[in-house]
Amino acid sequence: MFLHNLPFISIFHKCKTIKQFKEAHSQLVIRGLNHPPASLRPIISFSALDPSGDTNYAILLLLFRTCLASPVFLFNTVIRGLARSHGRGTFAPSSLLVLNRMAELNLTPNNFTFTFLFQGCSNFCTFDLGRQFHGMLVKNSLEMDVFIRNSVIQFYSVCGEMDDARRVFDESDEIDVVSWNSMINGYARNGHMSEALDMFDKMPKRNNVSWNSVLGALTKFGFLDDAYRLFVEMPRRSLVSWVVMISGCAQNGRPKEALALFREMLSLQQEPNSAILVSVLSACSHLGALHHGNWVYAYIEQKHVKIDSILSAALIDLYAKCGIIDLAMQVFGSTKKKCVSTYTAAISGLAMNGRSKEALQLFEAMKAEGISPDSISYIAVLSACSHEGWVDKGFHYFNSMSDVCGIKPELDHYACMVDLLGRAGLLEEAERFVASMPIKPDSAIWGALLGACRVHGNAEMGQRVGNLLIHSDQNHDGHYILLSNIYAESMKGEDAEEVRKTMRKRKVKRVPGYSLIELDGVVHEFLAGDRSHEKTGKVYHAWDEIVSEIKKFGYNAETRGVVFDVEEEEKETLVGYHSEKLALAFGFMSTKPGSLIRIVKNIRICSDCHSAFKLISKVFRRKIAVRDRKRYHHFEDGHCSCMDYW
DNA sequence: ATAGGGTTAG
Repeated sequence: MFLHNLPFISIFHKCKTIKQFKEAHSQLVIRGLNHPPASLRPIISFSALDPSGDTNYAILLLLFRTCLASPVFLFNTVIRGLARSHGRGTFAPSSLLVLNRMAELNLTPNNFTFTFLFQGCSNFCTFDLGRQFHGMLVKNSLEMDVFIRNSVIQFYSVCGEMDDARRVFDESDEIDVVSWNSMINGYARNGHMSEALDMFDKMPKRNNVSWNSVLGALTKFGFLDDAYRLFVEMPRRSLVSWVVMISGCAQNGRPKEALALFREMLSLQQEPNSAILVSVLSACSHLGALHHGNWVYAYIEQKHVKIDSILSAALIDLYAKCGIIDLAMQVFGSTKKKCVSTYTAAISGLAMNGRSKEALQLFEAMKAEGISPDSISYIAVLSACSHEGWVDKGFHYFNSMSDVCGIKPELDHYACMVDLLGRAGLLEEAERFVASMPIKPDSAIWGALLGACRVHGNAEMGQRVGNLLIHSDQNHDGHYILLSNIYAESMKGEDAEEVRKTMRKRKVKRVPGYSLIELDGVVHEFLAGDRSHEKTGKVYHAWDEIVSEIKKFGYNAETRGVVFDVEEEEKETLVGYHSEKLALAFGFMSTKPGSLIRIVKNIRICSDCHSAFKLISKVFRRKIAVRDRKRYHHFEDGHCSCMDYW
């Protein structure tokens, strides 16, 4: 490079990376060229703003080489850089350093300076610092333009100080649509829905952002029906609106609606982005809707959508949750850039499908790759141990969490351990484990223990834990049912009925057990004793035929847990017509002999269904895959992949 | 230069 022939500013002209900038800069220094500080402007801006930049370098140059032309602009640039992500952790001290230097040089911060300062305070939630800046503004009686004012409102909203945000809003005579939207967002973000809606009603002119903010708040808090009404009413739906609506449904237990919206979106020629595809895949996973999922996968390939590590995790989860673990692992293998989520999806998929040994091997492989496990990957590992009854291994991993990885176990991890001990029949140890917890056990922990009490028939502990639970967490239907079953199974029919009565008296909403089966791209749903399906007569007939066949091979209906009196309409929900049995019968009459049947269930499979399905798989030579709340049961030739441990 | 969405793995 003929540096001496070039004007100083052009030296940086061709630089594209921070490395090249630094190289060029060092050339300047090495050759001792007497360059004016103004020539450093390009490298300061680049270091401050480019994602690959180096804010510390920018500060260094700025602090020691100042006296530049139009310097306030450059100071603002550096603060703007600090306010963005790569200033993380050092925003407060660095911005103060820069401000001090400005003061030394007698430079006055302007509107831009403050806008960026508040942006930084919002991004890093440095409340005290932001307050100080606000004080500086007032003290210097700096004229607040609409940009600063909105950044102050934004700052207070993010910090959860809505009263302060409101004061700034109310005291201004110049308010624009952004100010209104910032207030609405702030209220919504902090859970004050009625205030958000009130402002939405009052604002003089709404734009897309206003509508989407309210929409987002409604779906975030689970008011999906209201959200949908708003969605229909909206003057214009942007891509953001679709993302909010579809991910809202997918995350709030409305997967069917998510799929319906997705179809509507496509029919309107609106192109989905990858966030939507991930949500849709997640909805398919929940439903076990393999046809839909396959269609989405085909769409992704046809449109050449980039399969990043998140989209890949969603695909792996889809196939794992549809019981096709080999295909899930194929997707895993073909994913170039894997992140901890990609691995975790594969680990839990393997464990869910009865291949826990490989799950743990994959966990080790991930660590060997240099990818650090996070708290969710530990959940996957602990539940793998739990599926197999590997108590020692479970404790090994549980201890290594904090010892090796520095991850503090949370309630979910403790719940896994209680589940692990409880299912292995170590009920006393499980109870002692709960007693030794450093954090207060929640109802999920006690629920895990209660579940184990039922499985192992420990009536004494079951009653104790169950009564504690229905007292402390009164709206959870499952606890009443478990406790009542525990009573019933220890021949205490009256106590069982009493629990049911309490449940009715408290108007606890019962979420029914259901089973889903997908046929030709349509997801069919069955409840226990359900008679709403259009082919219901044939379905019941088909099941009765199946039963008479397997009875010849020794099937005896188990009636454990149904000895207590139930109301007339509940009688039909007895074990004999559990939802998975109806779904299976429907599958039998609608598919070719010998083909695989896949069923997805929202609660755990009962032991009667389990033994019936084992026999069916042998007698009718059918592979049956049932996904229950916890895991997969792959039935084949009289056996189940869970080895009867679940 | 100010405001909105973001998905995944238990």
